[in-house]
Amino acid sequence: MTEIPATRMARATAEMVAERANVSRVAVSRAFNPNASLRPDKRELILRIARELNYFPDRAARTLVSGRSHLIGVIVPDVCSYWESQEIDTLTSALQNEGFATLLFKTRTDYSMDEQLLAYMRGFNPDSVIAFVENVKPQILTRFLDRAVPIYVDYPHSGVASPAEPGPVFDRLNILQRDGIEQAIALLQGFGASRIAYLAGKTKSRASAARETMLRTIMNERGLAPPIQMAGDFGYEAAFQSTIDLFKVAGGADAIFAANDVSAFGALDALRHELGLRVPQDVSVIGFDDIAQANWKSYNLTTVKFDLEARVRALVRLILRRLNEPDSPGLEETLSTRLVVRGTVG
Amino acid sequence: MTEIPATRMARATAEMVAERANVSRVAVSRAFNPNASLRPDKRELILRIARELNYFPDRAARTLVSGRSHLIGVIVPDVCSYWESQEIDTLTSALQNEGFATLLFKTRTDYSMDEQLLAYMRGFNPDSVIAFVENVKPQILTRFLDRAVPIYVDYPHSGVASPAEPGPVFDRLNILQRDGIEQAIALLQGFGASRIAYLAGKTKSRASAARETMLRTIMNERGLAPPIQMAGDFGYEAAFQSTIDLFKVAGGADAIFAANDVSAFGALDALRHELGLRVPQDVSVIGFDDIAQANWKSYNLTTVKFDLEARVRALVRLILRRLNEPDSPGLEETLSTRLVVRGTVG
DNA sequence: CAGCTAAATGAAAGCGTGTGCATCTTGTTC
DNA sequence: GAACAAGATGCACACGCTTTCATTTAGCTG
Repeated sequence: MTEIPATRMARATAEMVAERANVSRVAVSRAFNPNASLRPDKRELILRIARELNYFPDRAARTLVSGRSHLIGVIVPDVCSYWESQEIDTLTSALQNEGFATLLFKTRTDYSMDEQLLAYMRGFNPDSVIAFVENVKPQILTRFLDRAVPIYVDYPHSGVASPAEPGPVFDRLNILQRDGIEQAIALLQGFGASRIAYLAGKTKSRASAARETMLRTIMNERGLAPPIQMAGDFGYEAAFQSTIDLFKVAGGADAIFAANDVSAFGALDALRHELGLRVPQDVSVIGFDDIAQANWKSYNLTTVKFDLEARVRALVRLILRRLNEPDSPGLEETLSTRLVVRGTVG
Repeated sequence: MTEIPATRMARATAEMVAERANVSRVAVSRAFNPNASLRPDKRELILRIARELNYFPDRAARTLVSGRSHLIGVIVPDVCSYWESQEIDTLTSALQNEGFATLLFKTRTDYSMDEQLLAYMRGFNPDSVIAFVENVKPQILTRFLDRAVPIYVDYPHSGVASPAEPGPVFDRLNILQRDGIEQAIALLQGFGASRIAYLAGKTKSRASAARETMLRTIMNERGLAPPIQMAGDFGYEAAFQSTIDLFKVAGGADAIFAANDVSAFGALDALRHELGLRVPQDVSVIGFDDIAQANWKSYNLTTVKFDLEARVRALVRLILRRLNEPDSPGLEETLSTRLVVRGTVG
């Protein structure tokens, strides 16, 4: 629950600190900038008095003159999505450690992003923006975020298109999906599964497409029939219904590979509580992400882990490097995946 | 998944708009302030040109001169907690509609809040702060948030202390827990439950204490024995373990009333998957909050609904009123609860 | 101690906006 | 048409800080 202080703040200024320390206002400014040259004892004195007066440099003024707000905008359709909430959580900690703060905005839940929101957000002067939205139109970006350097999430060797080479500068976050998915298929194959279904995410999701294509490739390499298609949208309800359809209308399957963990939960619940099937005895289920709930006893889900902390670290590294080197060519970070074996395959 | 544009922004200023519209810079400023007097056709022209140039007033400059940042700080120990993530989600939408933005900070997960974080946060000039933290020390508040007007979350008629009357000004959010809890007990009693356990939240949580005291009062009124005590911390794992203890070490119970939904999930999973009991045939379970997952088939939880949207609306109303009337005496909002019947009681 | 370099310092010029005040324009009334 | 009120307009300053730039001081070498 919550305690909530609402407040207006009456703050000390650099002027007051300077007066009390018998130095110039400029010295105070320098005391808070580690790179500025200032006699060490003087700096110490200033910082002590600043602490006494509870002084911190005003970000608004600092932003105005330096052009840096130390705010990172985060645009998200739905804070409650489990994966996204965990990413926001980790990201906020990481940014906080680097002297930044998270500025949160909501967009429509259909994963689109409109001009109005971008204009609104831009008014707050974020130094950088992270959008949990796929398929953003480039013209929207360039219209509102002049000089933007996008980070492109790429899935190498997945069959899903990489960004065109002769284009504007962009940074790149590579996600290697093969390891985790291959381990998953090997496990399923080891238990004799042959009819394997892929429970997709949103139709236009590149992440889901990349997972599916990689899955198809690996299954083909291993002599398995192509995956059975199941519609989904990364959500619980759609997965629940889609699983019922698979078994009542289509011919069922030995295993379901879901585009994310929440989908896998929907499939599990449909199998157990609606279709009366046993998991893993009758059907195996594998998820993707390894969110905290995957470890809850009700689900105890075998899933492809996509290391959240590593991902956030990579993201923050990319953002900070780009802020420091605005003109350098495309930066790059790479992440991998691996299978976490629990109780839904067997 | 994500697409991420990182950016520095080259923006139009009021000066440029003024020049292009053949008006003074002041006129541009007034065009964006609905209360300022400006000829309507002139305003229209300016706004049109502003849109062409993609101009918006710079918040940093505006903040500097007006003292209003339009940022609302939100301090939270754990963004992923389901209830809190839903509240942040709803809150962000509501603030966005009012021209504000959410500035997110993380504190330690032990629900404490330290001076360092407050000082850091204050540097960003939030107009107001919402802390999802209980038991904040008043001296910390007054040290960093001079002129703060806290919002006190009160549980009237619950037996848990209301704020001392002769103190500083504060606003108040009243939460009437009786309705929902009374309906829940009536339902349990109707099914013949007599041994009812209370699965508590964090030890020092006023919310949990208020729920427990209210529960005890109502059970007493209705001639039931006092609730059996179960330790918990609002989390899944603790609830899971505590439920096992209740049945393996202590003498079990007919029903478990949990301090929140996530605890109820832990109890449910322990009952079904670890203890081999049937819910609701052998044991009933009731939660508190009605988060989205409570409606998932695996849980299908009967729970006391605490209307999130109503709560957020009340919160935002309090904050905005307080910002507009800094000197008015204590403001007040009141919320109620009610039972949502699903499948875990019977 | 002279002569040099490097570090330390303060004055002043902004950064982009809102607002009080004085001035000018418009519209209304007799 | 004159007199007045009300509204529209622009100047200049303020907000709190960072950053040149020119100047002073300290540190070092021979």
